[in-house]
Amino acid sequence: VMILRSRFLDARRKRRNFSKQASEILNEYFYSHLSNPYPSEEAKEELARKCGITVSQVSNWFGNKRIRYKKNIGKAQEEANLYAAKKAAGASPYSMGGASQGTTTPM
Amino acid sequence: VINQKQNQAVVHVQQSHVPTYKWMQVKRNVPKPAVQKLPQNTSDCRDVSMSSLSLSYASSSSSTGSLNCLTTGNMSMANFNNTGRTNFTNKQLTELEKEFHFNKYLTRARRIEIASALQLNETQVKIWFQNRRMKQKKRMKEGLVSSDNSNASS
DNA sequence: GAGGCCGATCAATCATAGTC
DNA sequence: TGACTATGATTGATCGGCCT
Repeated sequence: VMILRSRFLDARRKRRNFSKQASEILNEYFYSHLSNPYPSEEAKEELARKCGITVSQVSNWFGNKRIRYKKNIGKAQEEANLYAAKKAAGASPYSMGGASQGTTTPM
Repeated sequence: VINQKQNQAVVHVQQSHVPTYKWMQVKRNVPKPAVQKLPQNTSDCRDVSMSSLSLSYASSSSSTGSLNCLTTGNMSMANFNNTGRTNFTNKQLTELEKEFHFNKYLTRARRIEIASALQLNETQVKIWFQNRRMKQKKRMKEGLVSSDNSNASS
C-alpha cells in the first residue's frame, strides 16, 4: 500500500542483462572461489575487462550473487555442482587468467 | 583485498558435496524489528516533488536556525519497514542533498541541527553523509559526474 | 578510549528484462 | 497481454581498520 516506492522514479535504473558470456565468466569465478568469493580489486578489474562491464557492476554482481546464494543454498548448490563439473571437464571457454590458487579447496 | 573474514574455514558439509563456508553464514546485526507502523496519513512521503522547503543555507557550515520548517503536522519522521531499515522521506532526502551540496562534511553542531530539523538520529545523518560521499566518489570514478553534482536525471 | 571516516559488504527493495 | 521469475542497481546500515 503505502510502500512509499517511486524511488525518484529512477530513470537511472535502466539495466540490461549482462551477456551470456559475461555471466559465464562471473559464475566461473564465483564457483571456483566458492570458499571465499570476494575478488580483490585487481581481480574485479580483470573480470570487468573480460566481461565488458564496469568494476562497480562486478561488485554489484558479486554482492547479489553472494546474498542470493545464501538465500537459496539448495538451488544455488545445483549450480555450484554444475560449475564444478564443468571445471572438472577441463574445458573452460572463458579462462580467468591471473590468480588461480586453491580454488574451492573444500577442506 | 583485506582479509575481511578470512573465511576458508569450512563449517560443516551438507548432504550435497558443496560445503558450507563461513561467508555463507555471515549475519549482519540488522537494526531492530522496528515495529513502528505509521498511520496512513504519512501517505507517500517519498513522492513529494521536492517543493517548497524554504531553507536558508548559508553556503558554509553554521547557519543557525535555518531548517526548522520540516516538522509540518502529518509527515514528521522517517518510516520504518519490518526490517528496521529507515525509509527516508523525500523531504528528508531533499534537505540532506541540499546540505551536501554546500558541505560535504558536517560539523557536530551542524549535524545536530540537521538531525533535529529532519527528525533523524545524529547517526543517521552522519551515515547518510558518509554514504553520500562514497556515492559521489563512485560516480566520479565512473565519469558520471564532474566534481560537484550527481543528478543524472533528465 | 571515543568518535569519525573510508572501503567493502550486507540485506532488503526497486524496476526492468525475460519467460511462459 | 499479463503473471511470474531472474537479475542489475540503489541505499540505509554494519563491520573492520585506521587516524586524530
